[in-house]
Amino acid sequence: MHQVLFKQPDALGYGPAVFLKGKTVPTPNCRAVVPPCNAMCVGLHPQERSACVWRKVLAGQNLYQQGEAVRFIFAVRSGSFKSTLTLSEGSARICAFPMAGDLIALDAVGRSTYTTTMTALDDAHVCAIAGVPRLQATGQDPDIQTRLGRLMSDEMLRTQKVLVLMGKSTAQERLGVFLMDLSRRHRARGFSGRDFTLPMTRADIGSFVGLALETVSRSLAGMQAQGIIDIAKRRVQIPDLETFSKRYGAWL
Amino acid sequence: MHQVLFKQPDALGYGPAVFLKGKTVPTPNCRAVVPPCNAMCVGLHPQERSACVWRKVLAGQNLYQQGEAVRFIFAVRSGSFKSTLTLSEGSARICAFPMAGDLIALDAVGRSTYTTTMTALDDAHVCAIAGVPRLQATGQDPDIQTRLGRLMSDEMLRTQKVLVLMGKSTAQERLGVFLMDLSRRHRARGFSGRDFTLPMTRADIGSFVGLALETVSRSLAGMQAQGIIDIAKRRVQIPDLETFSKRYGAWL
DNA sequence: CGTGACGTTGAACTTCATCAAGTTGTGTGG
DNA sequence: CCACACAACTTGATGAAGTTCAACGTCACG
Repeated sequence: MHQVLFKQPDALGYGPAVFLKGKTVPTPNCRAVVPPCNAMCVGLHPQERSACVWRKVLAGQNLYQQGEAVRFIFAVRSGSFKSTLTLSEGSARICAFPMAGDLIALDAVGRSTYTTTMTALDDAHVCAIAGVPRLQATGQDPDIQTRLGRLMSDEMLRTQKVLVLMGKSTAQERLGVFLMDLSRRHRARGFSGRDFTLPMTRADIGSFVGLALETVSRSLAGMQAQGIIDIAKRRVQIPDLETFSKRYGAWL
Repeated sequence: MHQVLFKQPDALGYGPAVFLKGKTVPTPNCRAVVPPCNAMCVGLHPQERSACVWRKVLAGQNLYQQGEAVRFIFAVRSGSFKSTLTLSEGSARICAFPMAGDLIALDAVGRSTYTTTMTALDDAHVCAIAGVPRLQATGQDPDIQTRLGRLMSDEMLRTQKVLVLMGKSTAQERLGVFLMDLSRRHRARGFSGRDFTLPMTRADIGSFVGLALETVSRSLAGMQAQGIIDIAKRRVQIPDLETFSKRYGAWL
């Protein structure tokens, strides 16, 4: 028996796809339009939609791996991911946590192999877009290239901001900004910005913000004690989003 | 009286431009071809060369500022720069040290304002390229777009690697990798990889690798004491580049 | 020769990483 | 349904690494 788990909000710009337990039923007129959430807006044209392929990724599975040949760029339709960069030296680090509405593998544009490994944190659905990796899916439309350039530029800026954050700021500040970012992205997607669930482990968070997992745990507990947030396991609540935003929003 | 200061090595792919003291004399058949140094290779076509404008930037001057309207992308022909990102929150950080042969303002593609401030560390010469910021300077050539995508991708990867470096590694390791990077880039440009001069201050280095300037000073002194490098003020020498490369090269 | 920017060095302090032990929660197999 | 194993999370104690503040040295330039 199929139980309706949730319905993608229209705010996302997705078609009215309904996700069922254990089975996915994409609606017939599935538009491959990624919404303007988080500045993500590709807007593929009719003739390009055919290049899109649905794909399901189970939690823990890799959508693609570092070094693998680039064939697609992906739009996340549900679930969330982590992208890990591993250096030949051995150390690794999580560079991003893409979620529904984000375009991923943007750093593979113009490249023959993926530079990071993309792992699903939840069971997820993606839309694979062929052709774009070499900027050839454009037809005669120069507009999409402008937008793709903008998207890549956004991604560069995002990474650079993380870099600034890493430089000077305490553990608690880093986590505050991290949560602020998640909150904003949730809200941009039509969900609550003051009550959400973390899809990743403390270790993942630590890798992303550059802290040991114990420090993540302690700092979150500290913010809890100060009444700034309310956290239990992976459920996060922000009582006073106004103040929270004033304190950590300026970093983004 | 004009004294020839230096001649750009042909390895750079530049035309035989000769730089004179106080006055610049670009050769007539100035090709706007940025060499494949540091994976930088735009290779503008004849009809696009006309879009290039020479420009001189004195040490300490800003080529462009964060928030300013985007009009050009630039190719560095001589000198070196630092790009600084300042957050509305107040803290700033140096995100890159472009040098001759590098393409800069790549993160402005598809964007209306520059996201960083680009300051000259030396007296420098750049070549301003119009049109590219919106990917319109392409004519019918899709190839340049592929390469531009690749260049942006390279830039993203570079920043991400810095991110990994920041996460886990000691002060000395960070500085080692930083010097290794500079060494490689110098060598790729036809200069010595074991003897070069830093164009930036200790504070700049610290901002880039995420350390206090005193720590930079101390750590460099430490490497000096260990015989790994030989540093006096801004002159750096690496006696055993082989070992040095084995130790720090894997990060890049 | 003074002034200012850059660089070095020292000492006290702070923060976070690390190691270690314990807790909670979930899924698996008997 | 219970017991076990495993993963994620928490909490405490300790130490190392880097920041900060401060003083001093050095070099270039007017």
